[in-house]
Amino acid sequence: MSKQPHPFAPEPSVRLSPVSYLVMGLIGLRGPSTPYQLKRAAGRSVNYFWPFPHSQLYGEPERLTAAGLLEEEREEGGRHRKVYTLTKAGRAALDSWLISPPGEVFEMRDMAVLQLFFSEFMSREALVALAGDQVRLYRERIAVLEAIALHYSERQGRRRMAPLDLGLRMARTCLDFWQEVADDPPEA
Amino acid sequence: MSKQPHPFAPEPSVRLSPVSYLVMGLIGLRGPSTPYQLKRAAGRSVNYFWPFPHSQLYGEPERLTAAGLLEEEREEGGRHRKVYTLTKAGRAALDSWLISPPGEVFEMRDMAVLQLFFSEFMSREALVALAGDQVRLYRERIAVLEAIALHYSERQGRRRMAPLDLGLRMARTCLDFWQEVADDPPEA
DNA sequence: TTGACATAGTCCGTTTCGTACCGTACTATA
DNA sequence: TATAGTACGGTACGAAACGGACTATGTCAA
Repeated sequence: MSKQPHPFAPEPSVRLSPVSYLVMGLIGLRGPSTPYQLKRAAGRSVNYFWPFPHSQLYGEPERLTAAGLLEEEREEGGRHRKVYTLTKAGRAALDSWLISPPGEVFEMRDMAVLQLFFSEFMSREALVALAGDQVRLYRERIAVLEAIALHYSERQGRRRMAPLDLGLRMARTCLDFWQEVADDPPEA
Repeated sequence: MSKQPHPFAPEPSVRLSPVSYLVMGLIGLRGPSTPYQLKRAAGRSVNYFWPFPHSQLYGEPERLTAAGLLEEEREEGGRHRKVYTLTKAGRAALDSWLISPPGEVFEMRDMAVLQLFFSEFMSREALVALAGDQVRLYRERIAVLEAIALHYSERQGRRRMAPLDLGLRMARTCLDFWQEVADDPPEA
């Protein structure tokens, strides 16, 4: 078996990360967009199940442009904004990613749960306080998510709303959990 | 207000990351441990709500030792294993972290949900396939978590088991969600 | 005309990731 | 008692991601 890349291989294979697809996907949904627009759009949606620093929304589209997956257009005027559009190749990459297996189950990171895990070294009161804080935070988050859901539910298709729904369910699961901890703190 | 650090400030303040506390906490729970033991212990517990590459379990304890929070002891023999123990200072750092607010609510990252969000560009069949895969994966994970829970439930205190319980609930929430998607795939 | 504020984008040092790789010990088999 | 296979234990290092401070631009209003 030859290990040489095929001489007519389609793409010089830039490494496409989840954020790459996220960017292409967002542009696919919204049409031509500037990084800042992407940032705002992500903040209300995709950031809830794929967080990342906004600075990536400036670098990543450049890489994708270099790879021929996006097209860049400079805007006139003082603001040197750049508008990115999905190319044929970009759309194709997106489509083929979409039908590829996503792999592992979700990852979560939660400081509060970390503390709970080590809570043997914590007084009962401290534990209750921790749980109480979490209950408050989850109530807030749930309110935010519900507001978003309400605001977008007519405008958006059911598919795009589904992740939000999952986010809500997750948050409610956590809320219930911490509520129980607060009400009946487990002994060490 | 002076911005100078207090001349007798207790620690030269190494930056303590979540993984730092995780390491100290694990050593606190298990007693003196080698990085490899930590790795194995983490794999069955704390990795479910705070994933990280195992290579950090070799570097991090060194940093913490330099900061006086751990103590390092070389083992005899061919294997140059190092056993780490919590110092007084380490225990104090751990305790004070435990009673400090954990901050933001949990973060999750999920490729499958990302794909779902962009599933407008996906056929109904592809969506059903995706959901079916997820259902399978979550069933597996739930089985694993249940096995762990069963295996450790007598040996461990209720507090240490609680995060596992949350993990299970989360997984069940996801399972239900994807099950519904599979059974009744939303239209775009 | 200035100054307060929201908008938009950049930069860059630090952490974290991820994984390929390298020794060491143990076991089974002949 | 060679040897080969495999699990164990650890290291190294380039590539990404992070994240926050900083710059600059537009806008409205006093």
